[in-house]
Amino acid sequence: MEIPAKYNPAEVEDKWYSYWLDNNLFRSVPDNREPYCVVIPPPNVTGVLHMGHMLNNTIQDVLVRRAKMMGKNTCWVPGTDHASIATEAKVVAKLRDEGIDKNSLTRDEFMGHAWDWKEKHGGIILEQLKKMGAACDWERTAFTMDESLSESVIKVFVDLHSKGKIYRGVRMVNWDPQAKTAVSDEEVVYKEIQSKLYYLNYSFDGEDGHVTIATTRPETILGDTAVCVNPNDPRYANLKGKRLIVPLVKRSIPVILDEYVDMEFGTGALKITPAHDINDYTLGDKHNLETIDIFNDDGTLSEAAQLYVGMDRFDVRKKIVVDLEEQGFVEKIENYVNKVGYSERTDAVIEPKLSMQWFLSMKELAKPALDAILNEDIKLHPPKFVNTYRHWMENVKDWCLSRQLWWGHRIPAWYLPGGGYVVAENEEQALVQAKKKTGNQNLAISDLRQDEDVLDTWFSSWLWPISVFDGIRNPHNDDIKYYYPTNVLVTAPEILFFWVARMIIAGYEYRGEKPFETVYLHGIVRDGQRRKMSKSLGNSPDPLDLVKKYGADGMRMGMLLCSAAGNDLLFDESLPEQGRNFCNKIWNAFRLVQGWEVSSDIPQPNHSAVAVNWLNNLINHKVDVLNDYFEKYRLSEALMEVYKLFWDEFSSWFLEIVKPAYQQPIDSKTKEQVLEIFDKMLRLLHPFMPFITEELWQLIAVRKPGASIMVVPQPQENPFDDGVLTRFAEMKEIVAGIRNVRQEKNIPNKELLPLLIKSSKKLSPQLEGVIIKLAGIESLRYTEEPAEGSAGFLVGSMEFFIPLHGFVNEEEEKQKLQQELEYAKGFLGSVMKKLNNERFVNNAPAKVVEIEQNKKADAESKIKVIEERIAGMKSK
RNA sequence: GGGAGUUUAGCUCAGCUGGUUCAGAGCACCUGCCUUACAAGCAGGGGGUCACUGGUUCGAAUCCAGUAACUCCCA
Repeated sequence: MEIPAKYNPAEVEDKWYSYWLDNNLFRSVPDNREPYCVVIPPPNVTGVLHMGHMLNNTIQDVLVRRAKMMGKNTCWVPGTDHASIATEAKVVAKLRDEGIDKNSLTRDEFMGHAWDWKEKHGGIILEQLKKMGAACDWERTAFTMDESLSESVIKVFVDLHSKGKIYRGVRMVNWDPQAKTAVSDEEVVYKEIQSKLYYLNYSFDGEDGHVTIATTRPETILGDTAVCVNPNDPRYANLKGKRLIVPLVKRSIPVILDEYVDMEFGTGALKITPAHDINDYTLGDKHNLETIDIFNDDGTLSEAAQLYVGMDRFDVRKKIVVDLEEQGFVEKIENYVNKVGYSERTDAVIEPKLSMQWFLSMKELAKPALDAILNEDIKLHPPKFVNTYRHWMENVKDWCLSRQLWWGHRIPAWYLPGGGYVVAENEEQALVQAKKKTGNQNLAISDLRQDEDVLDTWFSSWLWPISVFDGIRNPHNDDIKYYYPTNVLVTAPEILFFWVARMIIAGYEYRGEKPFETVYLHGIVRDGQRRKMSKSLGNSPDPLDLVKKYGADGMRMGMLLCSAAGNDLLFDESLPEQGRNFCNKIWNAFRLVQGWEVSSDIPQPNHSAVAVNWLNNLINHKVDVLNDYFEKYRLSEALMEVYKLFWDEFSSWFLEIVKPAYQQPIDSKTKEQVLEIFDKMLRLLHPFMPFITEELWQLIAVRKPGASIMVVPQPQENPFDDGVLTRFAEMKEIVAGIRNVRQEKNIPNKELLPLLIKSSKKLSPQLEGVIIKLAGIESLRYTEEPAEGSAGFLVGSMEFFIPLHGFVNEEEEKQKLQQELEYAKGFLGSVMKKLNNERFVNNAPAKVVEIEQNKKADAESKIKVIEERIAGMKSK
């Protein structure tokens, strides 16, 4: 059967993914093996796969597949997040396209549309994960708004409320006046815009003179309740206790002193509008200032503003500047670049606004979660994030739980007709409580009004490692007992606080135990210019296109090659290309081996036996190295190690040695051993490149139905002989030396060459055989005398000569030797400098001194060899 | 403004508690080869004052201090 010279991933990928599914190879149920459990960071339910997902899930898949081959009962739980604001925004936009205004719908009607949308677009991303080979237990697929997960969320809210941890309070939120909702900090995009800085004069109340303040938002002066200066500012030393008049509205406001004010900025005097700026709010709070909210929910001015009531905030800005100028309050206007927050969804300018919200008190809850990281009960990879984590947790702020949205878990609080509220798991229980609280037994459900808001999405995802196993509602079920705590969480550092820290908090609060052993933080995928990949920039390739182009294995390898933990990774297409090329290399190695005719009549050649022994020793060594890398979550390096092992050692050296001459058969023993080694290589590669390894593993031997490389053990750690590796490395140097001579002298590979060796020690006959084969040597013999007219080179203190009458320029040879001699002398010099330094000899550890002495001896013998050689040439 | 981190070859990064071939890897680059497994390849090769300045030490890419540039997080 003719095998194509190029590997074609499209032909095998779907086949093997179905095979794995059909044979239940991803399925996990508790048994007596050790579990290895990973919960997926749930992507947005209506999202599509982007490069970040590709990286995130490739890493998880590598870890899961390897653990499986280490004999663990692996369980990778997939699922999606309802992502309330993102999904709701998409639904609102879709309805708008259809001419439907969200505000014209009832909550139930809107939820109907939202669920339709979810049914239509939900889960696409999970199907896409299958294309990259994800070994998820699909029977466990979870969604944060599934009944069991929703109930868990509500139960936890009620529980925390009953523990007194949840309270209501006023807070400044990012208000989107177009969508008329608060948006989270993460949904605000800051853009640098060209604007103006207005210098306005505030007169003193009751005396002459004025103070000039600078602001970018002159319309907010209507809400000013103070002017603040730095107490250390000599310009304003006399302002203490004075009052100023706000222009136009003529309100009298105090001057307050606070070191918060940046003396360098503007005039050093800052107007304070507590209702419309977060910093001003904090200052207002500190100095007990009045709060005047001058905006309506849609961004027009409210009655409280007194002027321009009902006008849009941006129209007011233009108008008020004209009015201020007319009345002489404007000192000057400068151009100014500042950062303005825009709503990610509607692109409206965000208005900071005070509103009543639900909060979770964090200080006490955070304590065990902080300790867990500090005492390494949970390990962070890379550990550099520990400090950041600590800083955040030590200064943790209360968590604003409510969002003015419909899509999500509705807050289980019901307001009572006469004021006050109750919190309960459902309407019935709410009613019971309401009756109790009011003493009114005639209350009906219709008398209660449930809070309109939903919970922050993170308030459901923080339970994820517990709720996917139903461990909140049913804390003693078999799954949660077996899989919890999970082994590793793989995610990006940008959500370390939003998600990871909160999961840890929830883990200790609801299981009394950490949710995972290890957190592996990977970087953000960026393009070649370090720009974040984003749709709007158009610099993000569709990962599935790349999978099509380079194969899933090639794409996975491309992701991993640039993914040192915690570093951002700069992705470009050369990476999956490298992955594809590697697949092709593996494929062709298989083609070679597979094509060999076997003869049981010929004995195994010496060079093959020595090569097999060498490579097995090397693999044993590399298994150690790989285990170490995996323990440290250094996946990129682990992959590189396997890559070099396969490409350089296995293909370029090993296969070239054992390869029979053209159209000659191979001895059966070598063939068998080559296949064994091939099998090992495939197993080492499988976690990284599942498809091609399964394909070839199935081809190199007859397998039982249902068998899969997925469940074959990884090669185990075995002792290895260092001497074998060292001697082989020396042999490689010799071969390289000969090849080098060929290259320099332009000698075709086909032309066999004689090789003379002058050396006090001898090579093993087996290795001589290898040299003869690889370097095209016709005869190899030892000599006492340098051969005339030879090209030569040194390996250690061994001298090698290739007689090439007529081809060799004695002068050039001599110069080469002269250079080597100088280098060796320089090297000896630096060694001697150390050894002649008494303080070095006295202070350095004996071992280090010994190393230097060995270096000295080696260098001296090498120098002697070279000098003799040069002397010999001179005498001719 | 507060905090964390980075700076090593053209690019992306390894270099753990100072001391072996400590200056490395992959890619890119250069040269020669279409040698019937693979040109998505083979063989060979060049390339770095380890950001800068000073200090500690017998010895510093590695430890300390300062300087500069960049990145991220929080505000």
